[in-house]
Amino acid sequence: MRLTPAMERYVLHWGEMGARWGVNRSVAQIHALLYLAPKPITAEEIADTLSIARSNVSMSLKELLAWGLVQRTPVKGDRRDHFEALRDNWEILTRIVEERKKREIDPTLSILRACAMEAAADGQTAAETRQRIEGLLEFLETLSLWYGQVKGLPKPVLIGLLKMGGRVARFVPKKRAGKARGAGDG
Amino acid sequence: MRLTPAMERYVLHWGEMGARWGVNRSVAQIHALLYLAPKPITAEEIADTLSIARSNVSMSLKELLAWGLVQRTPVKGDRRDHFEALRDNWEILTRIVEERKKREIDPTLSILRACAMEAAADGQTAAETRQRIEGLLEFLETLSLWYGQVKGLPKPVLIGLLKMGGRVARFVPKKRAGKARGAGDG
DNA sequence: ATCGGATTTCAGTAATTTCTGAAATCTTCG
DNA sequence: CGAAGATTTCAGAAATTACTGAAATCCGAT
Repeated sequence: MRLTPAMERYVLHWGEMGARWGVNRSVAQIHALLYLAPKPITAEEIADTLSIARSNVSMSLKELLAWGLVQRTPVKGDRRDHFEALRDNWEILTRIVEERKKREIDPTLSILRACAMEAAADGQTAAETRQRIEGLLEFLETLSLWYGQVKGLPKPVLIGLLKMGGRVARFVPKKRAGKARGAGDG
Repeated sequence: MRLTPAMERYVLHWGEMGARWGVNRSVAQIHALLYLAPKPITAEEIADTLSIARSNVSMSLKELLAWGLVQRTPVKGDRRDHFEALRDNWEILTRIVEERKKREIDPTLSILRACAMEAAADGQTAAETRQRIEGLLEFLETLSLWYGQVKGLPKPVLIGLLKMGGRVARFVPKKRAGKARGAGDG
């Protein structure tokens, strides 16, 4: 596939962004290419277009499939696999968030729970330190709970909320008098 | 400084997490250590505790200072620099988000604008492709706008919103009949 | 069953990133 | 000013990560 300069710029930048967020450069570039491509393309075409080894494309596609960001699409009259990227930006975002939560946040929560228990029991971890761990655990649990509720809302509602921006603030109930501990205070 | 097993586990895990999000492992470990430490500590103490070179600690601290996640704190009667981490979890989160937006999202928006213009003008980029770029640009601009509004809200309001979870959905105005294009539809 | 193309795997190599130690610089105090 | 300690810089070494090409496997057609 022939890349126009605009496409090339996009693909290179996306590769760079991926690298900064812990995603392999080739994986990100391939994703960018499939995202831009007007129609499904073959692994070999990807390799040629981006000048990377066919085997690298194979492994990278495997990863993108695992993330659910790319799918195989059969093309009639051609027995080679063709690939295309998920197109809906909202869907792309939620897939990535969902996956990273599963792979990174949830395990972190487990570890924090274990650390909190261990620190409480060992009789040698400073009280301050214990509080930090417990506070962070509570904070992440609150965020996690929020995410769990919000992700279930229908897409139009989410988009509505997004478009409301700061105006949602009107609907937050006024806090009653007195000092209350809330998420993130620890 | 002597690490208890719970602290060590925390520090190692945090280093790992950092690595997955594009942050150098040592930087993340140092941040974890300072976050847990009951009082400000010196660079040398960090190097000893984590068994990394003094010079590496120096560079890593520089980076953490640039992120605004750590600060120098003078300790009377000691002319060595002491360091301590920001403690408020909410503040930590917003600093990180703010900084990554500035370093990664904003430049991405610029590049997308440039790509969109170039693609519109070159007469060789497929219409489909042009729409993808424009759609993504619009999507990211919407998110960016939302963030700009929300980050300005007072912390208690933000925490209030967080605790409301999915219940905010009640306040989204009902969409009028007819097909409307919204963020992320492209 | 077997042939031919498509695809995947993986061991070794290449490239990149991270880390170190020596030297340079800065800072404070006498 | 000069010494001693603290800190930073940076070139090269070490470690990690990514990429490649050859070989193995898969898969459909005959």
